[in-house]
Amino acid sequence: MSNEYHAREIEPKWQKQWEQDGIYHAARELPTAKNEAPPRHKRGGIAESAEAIRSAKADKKFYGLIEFPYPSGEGLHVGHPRSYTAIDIVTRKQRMQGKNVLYPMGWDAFGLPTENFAIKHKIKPQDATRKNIANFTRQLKSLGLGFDWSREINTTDPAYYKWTQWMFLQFFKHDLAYKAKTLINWCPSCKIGLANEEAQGGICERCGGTVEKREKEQWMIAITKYADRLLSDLDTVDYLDKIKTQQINWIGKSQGATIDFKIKPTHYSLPTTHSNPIRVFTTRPDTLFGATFLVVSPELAKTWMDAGWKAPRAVSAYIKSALKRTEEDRATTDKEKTGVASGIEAVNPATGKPIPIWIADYVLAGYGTGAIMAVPAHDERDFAFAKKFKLPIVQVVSSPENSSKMTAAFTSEGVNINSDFLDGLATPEAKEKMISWLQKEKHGEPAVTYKLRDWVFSRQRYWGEPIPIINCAKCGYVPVPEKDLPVKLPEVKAYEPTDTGESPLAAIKSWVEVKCPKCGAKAKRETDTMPNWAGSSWYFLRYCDPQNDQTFAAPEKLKYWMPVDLYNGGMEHTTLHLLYSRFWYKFLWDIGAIPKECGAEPYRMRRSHGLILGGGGVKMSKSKGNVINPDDVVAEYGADVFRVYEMFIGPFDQDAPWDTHGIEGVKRFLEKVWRLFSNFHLPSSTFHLPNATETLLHQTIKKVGEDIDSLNFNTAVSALMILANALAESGAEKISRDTAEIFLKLLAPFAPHITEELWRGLGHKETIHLSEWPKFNPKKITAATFELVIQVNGKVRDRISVPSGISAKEAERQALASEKVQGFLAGKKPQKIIYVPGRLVSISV
RNA sequence: GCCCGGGUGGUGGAACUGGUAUACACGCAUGACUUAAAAUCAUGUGCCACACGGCAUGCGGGUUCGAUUCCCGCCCCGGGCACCA
Repeated sequence: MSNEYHAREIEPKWQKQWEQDGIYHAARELPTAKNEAPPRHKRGGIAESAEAIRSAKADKKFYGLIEFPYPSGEGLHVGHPRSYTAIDIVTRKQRMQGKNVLYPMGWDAFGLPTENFAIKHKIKPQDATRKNIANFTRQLKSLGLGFDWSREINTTDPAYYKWTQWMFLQFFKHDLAYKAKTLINWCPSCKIGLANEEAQGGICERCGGTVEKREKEQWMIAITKYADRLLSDLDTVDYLDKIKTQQINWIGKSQGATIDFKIKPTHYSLPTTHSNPIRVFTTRPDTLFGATFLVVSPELAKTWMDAGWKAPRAVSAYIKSALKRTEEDRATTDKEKTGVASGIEAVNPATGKPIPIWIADYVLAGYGTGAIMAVPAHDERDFAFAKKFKLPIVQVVSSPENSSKMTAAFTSEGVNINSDFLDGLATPEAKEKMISWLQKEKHGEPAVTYKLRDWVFSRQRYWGEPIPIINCAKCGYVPVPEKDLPVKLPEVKAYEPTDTGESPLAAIKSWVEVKCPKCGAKAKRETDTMPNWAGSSWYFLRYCDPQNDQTFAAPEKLKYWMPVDLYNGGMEHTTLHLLYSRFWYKFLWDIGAIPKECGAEPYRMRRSHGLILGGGGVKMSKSKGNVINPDDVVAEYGADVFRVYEMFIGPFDQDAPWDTHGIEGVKRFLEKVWRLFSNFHLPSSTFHLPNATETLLHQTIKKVGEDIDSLNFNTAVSALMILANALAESGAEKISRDTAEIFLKLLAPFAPHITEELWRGLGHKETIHLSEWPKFNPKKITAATFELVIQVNGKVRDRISVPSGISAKEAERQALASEKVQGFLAGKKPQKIIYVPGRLVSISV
């Protein structure tokens, strides 16, 4: 074996060998006579019989998942391997512990960048995708990641999107997919409609441009019907807290009541169906006595006008201008509130008094009922509005200061005043009493609202799954019969987006014009395509059974593999992909497409990785010229150094800057490992590891194992470095074969190539990656002696070596006997002595 | 504004459940090897001080024998949401 470590020679060799041996293939879930023989290795939880697997399922399988990448033209970013390597390490350890591991990979390949790239270079998106996937595959394979490539999937493959379309039809059949004319987020530069999630803050997530509102007929999916379960089921899964919090906030559940306000009889110029009574939503029904005016959104007021309300000219002008303002405009220029009095009055059901109705754009059309009761004394926005337009302010909850002249709204809870039958009640009781009064008097109902909106599911672009619906003049929206799926994307010459808001597919007559499957009359295909979140909403199910052409995945395979045991991905997908796919899964589970045994949630555990930043802690970008290309790193240092460095770089869930010097340290570490274990010779039996090193060895087995399980990779690498340093210090010739093998096994998940090479050098015929994960001896993790710290008045004054089993009495005696300690006691008598076993003695005088 | 994170040497970072702050690595310095350099190895490296010792985990308080860790009040950085009634 060479004296020097040459990553470039050994890495491709083993990658080829592993692929040939199929060591990363998940074993068959339910072997039958027809199935090919299981892979030839013995370990790895190979299925012996269907029964054995079924009974052992709970602790025998491990499904590790990373977010499958979008194969962009830029190739792999150094951020991708951080996540992939981390879960690679976890799954490798699981495999060595005897689990049947599924760690698959695929491609989320529909999407705008590819389409734009194809348009620019006048090639087909299909070809660009094929090329990008080939490049990504080469890069991933060069990193020695243990993916089961036999299960590779691709969302743009008709055999895959056939099922995406099938699932859409299930949504349609269960009335969860519907078409609605709504104001949508329209990005004028991308020429595409966006979901709310993609247009946060009025900014297009793709191009960063300003989003406009446009009215358009869109396919929508009623994710809001699942809002409550998406919220409450978070209690049943193990997600990072910040992920749960973000989802909870995004779903935004509010409990309160709807209250109906009748229009004052003198104002029946208002069309009755729309506006009488006016229904509002509030979380503070207890403040109803303080509601001094109503405010409706311009959008709602517009529907009144459309229905025939003859609004004063100033009012219609305000509505017109408010509706023109973009979302962003409305959000950022919020310093000064605008609004207009409608000239109409309603009656406060609690006080019986007339209150004016205002129209203002600080009330949102899409939340609650689009109208509010304004309680200026107890709501900041209403307060600002009332001040500006000199509207009455009536305090109904007493504040601690209880000033007669309020300078700000008092929004906390308190005790009711000026509220008739609510007077003297604390807020929670007042709420309850008011709600029951409203119900009794038929003025209102308890109600819950969510910030979550239905999912805008249409995209007016070419490179996506066609929505499998046919529009017939007579029958309406007719689903494409299942036997005709997939509705394949036609090959087109031009797929440039149009400014008309129609998909490029609309221009292909031969494709669009079809017969209605129901009545046979002339009809038209839906030309919108699905968003790129569609294919990724269920890909983890397809991995369980990727070749199946009868169904998206056989129930018994889903039963075996689901749920995903560990799912890692970026924080940026928390309110998008992660929420969508939970919803999608729940729906399929509800309709019985997924077996009940799989559980109501797709992911048992969800973790997130931090970003890899450029030097100085700024984001990597082409324009800054600080982009690190994984290919260059692999060429210079090899895959193992790259992997170990990315794990050592810092806490996995935090951002970390790439340090071109830092990687040198990891390189030195692996070179040290090579020097220790290459040219390995069996030590003479007279040599033994020093006791301290033996202890360290067992501590390291414990530490590395626990750290991998808890995703603390940086400290696991550190522990391995400490052990390597200790072994180097005691001398390579004193290392026993057992010790060498344990060390290599612990390092194997991190650095699979170098450890395989050294392992085989020890004479092994089988791969290290299916060898057995080492166990530590609990008796050996405690050292024979420890350093007892002695504190006087909280300050460390001495350290002495004492035996591990030392008694409290003896420890205190030795502590007091210390010369240094005596010096600090200066003859005074100790008042208090505390002994912390195995740590310290604290003396106070 | 609200909700999450985070703030520790020159740098990335470590520290169990309140118990030796600064592990591991980078960088730097000195030395060995070399004609020289690189690589490697060895030693040192929080700050102040010759030393005894003192001071240090964003800032100010508190609890405790003992606080990076717990409590109260602030400051700064990153992320999410944002007129959500």
